[in-house]
Amino acid sequence: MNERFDPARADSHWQKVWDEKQCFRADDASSKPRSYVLEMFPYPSGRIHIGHVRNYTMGDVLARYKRMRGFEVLHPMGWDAFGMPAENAAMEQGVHPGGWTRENIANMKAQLKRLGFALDWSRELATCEPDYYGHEQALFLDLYAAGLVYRKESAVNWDPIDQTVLANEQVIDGRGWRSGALVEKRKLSQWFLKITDFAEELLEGLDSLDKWPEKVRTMQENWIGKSQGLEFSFDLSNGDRLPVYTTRADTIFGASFVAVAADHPVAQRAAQGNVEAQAFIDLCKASGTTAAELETAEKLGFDTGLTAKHPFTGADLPVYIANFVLMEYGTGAIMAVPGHDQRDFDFATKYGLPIQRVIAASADDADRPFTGEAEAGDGICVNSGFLDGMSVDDAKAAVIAHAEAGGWGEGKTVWRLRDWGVSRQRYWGTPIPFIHCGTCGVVPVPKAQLPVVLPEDVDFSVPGNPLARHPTWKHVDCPACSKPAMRETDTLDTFVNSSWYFLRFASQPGDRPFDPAAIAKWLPVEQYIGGIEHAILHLLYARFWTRALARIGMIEIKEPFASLFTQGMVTHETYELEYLDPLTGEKSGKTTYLAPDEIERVGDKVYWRNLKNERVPVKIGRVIKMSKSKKNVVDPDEIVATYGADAIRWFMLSDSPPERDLPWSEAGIEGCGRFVQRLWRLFGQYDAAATGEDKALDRKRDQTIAAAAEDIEALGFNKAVARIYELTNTAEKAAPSASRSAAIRTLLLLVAPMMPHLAEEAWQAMGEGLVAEAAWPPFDPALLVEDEVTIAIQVNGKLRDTQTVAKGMDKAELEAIAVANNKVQAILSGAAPKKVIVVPDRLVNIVA
RNA sequence: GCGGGCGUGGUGGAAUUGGUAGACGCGCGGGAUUCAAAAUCCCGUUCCGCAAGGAGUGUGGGUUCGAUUCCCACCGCCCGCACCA
Repeated sequence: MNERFDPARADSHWQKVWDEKQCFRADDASSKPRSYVLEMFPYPSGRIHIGHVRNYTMGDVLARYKRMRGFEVLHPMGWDAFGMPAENAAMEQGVHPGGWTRENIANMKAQLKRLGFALDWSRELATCEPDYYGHEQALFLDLYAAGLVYRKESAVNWDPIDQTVLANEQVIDGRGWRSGALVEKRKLSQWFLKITDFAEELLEGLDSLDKWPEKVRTMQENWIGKSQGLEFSFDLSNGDRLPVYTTRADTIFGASFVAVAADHPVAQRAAQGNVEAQAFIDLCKASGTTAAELETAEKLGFDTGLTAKHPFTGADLPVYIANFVLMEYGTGAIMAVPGHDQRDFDFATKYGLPIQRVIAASADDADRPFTGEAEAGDGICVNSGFLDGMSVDDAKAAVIAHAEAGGWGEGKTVWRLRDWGVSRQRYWGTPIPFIHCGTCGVVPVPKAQLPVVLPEDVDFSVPGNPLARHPTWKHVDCPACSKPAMRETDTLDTFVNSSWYFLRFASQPGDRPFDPAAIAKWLPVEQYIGGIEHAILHLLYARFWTRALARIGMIEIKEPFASLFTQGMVTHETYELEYLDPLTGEKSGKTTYLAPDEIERVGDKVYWRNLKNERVPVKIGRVIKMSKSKKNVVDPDEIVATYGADAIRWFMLSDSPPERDLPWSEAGIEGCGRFVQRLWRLFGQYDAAATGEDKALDRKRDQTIAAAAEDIEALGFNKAVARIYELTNTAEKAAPSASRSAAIRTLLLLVAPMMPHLAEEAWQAMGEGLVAEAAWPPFDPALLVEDEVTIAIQVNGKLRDTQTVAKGMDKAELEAIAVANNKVQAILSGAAPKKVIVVPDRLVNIVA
């Protein structure tokens, strides 16, 4: 064996061998138990970043481990290839989105290959290719036929200069990111998927997802937002009726005003002939569209002059148009109870409206003033007529019963979840397969004519949607009446692409989206791994899409991902250089960020060399998510070139628990590189002919096998790594013996999923075949149990001594040993213990 | 603003889920080897204290024989908020 392990040679050699032997191709016909391991597929931005490396390394370790445990493993990879960055590149660099995307895919695929992932590349797919999105169009038509697709008017961010719809992230302080124009809200007729039809099942289905993180289930539950409340109508002073929805019917006696959304019909009518009202509505439209912006914005309102009759007190409540009321939720109108809702409180304070207490801790507390904020908590009703003294829950029921008996309102379930708007007024997406005909209306494209292919000849030099202004593409004959008609020029949200790709991986027939038999074999995904940022949208949409396909009988499964793991981000420290004022040479207060390869480390200080080759001190900034704008990025390719694929893979798995953030460090990756070499030297000491037994080492070996398996299955890679270090330390120090050779061989198999190149190289040197085809080492359960344990001896809960005893010693014996202990005797000084607590094999606590 | 999460030595973290806090890694200090360096190996490394001993898991309270773990309040940081993926 060579002195040093040479990753540059070994990595590419073994990657070639795995490719040639098709080691990681999933066999659909296999009789082995199956395992589908999937990581969220990447957007082909151009380069793999460290976050991808972390994500795919975790999946790879699990996939390789499962193979060693005798499973037929499906571990595929593809590309989430539609989306805005390709169009931005087209506008900024004059390249075609398709060419740009495909080139990025080629580059990133080469990068992934250099990391040695055990992927089945024969199933690779890219969502931007017609043989993917054509099937998506077919599925969309199936959902349309099932009544799950419809059109309605919906507001978008409109940039009047660029003549385009902007994504929320493209709107900065109310202005278009490129044009700087004030963004307007504009209503467009758009396509929607009826996810709300599935609200109840998506909510209930969460209970069955016991291998999902609790936090993700809670977030989805809150997102779906089932609420029970009261819907009732106010009689308005102009004779109209105004329906409102409230979840706090118990606080109805505290209602001091009524508020409607800016786009509510009542607001629209109020604006007719009223310049000020119209101005206020325009102001609301000009503000941000996101929920976060609406809720953090100052509460503003406009008094319509109308009043609403309170159903119990008969009081006339003013009706406001308010910027914090959402048209999409409930009825778009609310009864406002300032005492017990913070938004209403802020509003009432600003406009001098009454704030009445109707919930208090007790009846004595009924007139306690508020201390600057609303009290949304529990209590009993006060100042509330017939509700006085009731609990919040009882009062809710009583008001609803009263309303239903009186015929002026009813109990109602309302969902926060809204239907999914899938229309995008963009080129680089799946064309929506519909045709608009002057005679027949909206007509689906016949399936035989699919795919509706994106035209390649598009022009990004002028503003607007290139698909809509393409000279010929949209002009077609109506499939129904053959008269000239127009194609739909909206494309589908890219979340649709990622809502079924995991089904397409199981089989890729040319004539249909998937083969149900293959889905029955492989799905659900046994382990899905990706970022927490997808906790709600992607994962909820994929769940919905799966259920929708199940409902129309295309597949059997209802939940796509049996187990979910959300990994943390990769972070890095930032380097901030303060600009000096060019005139005075003084610090200017402005800073710029430096990249890791622009700085120089001396001890724990960091410097930058200026043009005169002088060292300028650099401030080490916060450790944050790697991002180009902060320049705290490292390129995986450079790391692989310097340290090898195994070192970076090992770094990704070491130290930080996978669900938490992983701080990148130069020292850390160097340590990983050293460990690869250290293992190589140890593997070189393997001696098949060694004899002699080392019982302690045998025990350590088998304990490590069992623990590492448990850790990997729970995705606790950092713990598995720590165990492997321990066994390495022990094996290195042990004298040569058959046991030591067995430990070394075991160690090689344990690291095989994590450092596959090193493992192959050493396995070959030991005269074996491919470690990619090797089995996980067996262990003897009898060896796992220690026969001696060290117990703690405490007095009043404080550790005073420890003692090694036989495992399983009974309570009386342990107590006797502890009481007789010198240190215990010294503290007791003759007194008898008040109480003794004995936990066998753990501790004895003496209460003095 | 609303929803979700996290907080342990210089540093990343571990702790059979209420039972010996700091496993293992990084860094640092000392030593060996070397003409020298790199690499490698050995020893040490929570804090205060010469020691005996004491303190200690973001802060403040509580429950318990015993709390990193459970409860309450607060502080700080992170993620999501429906057209980024």
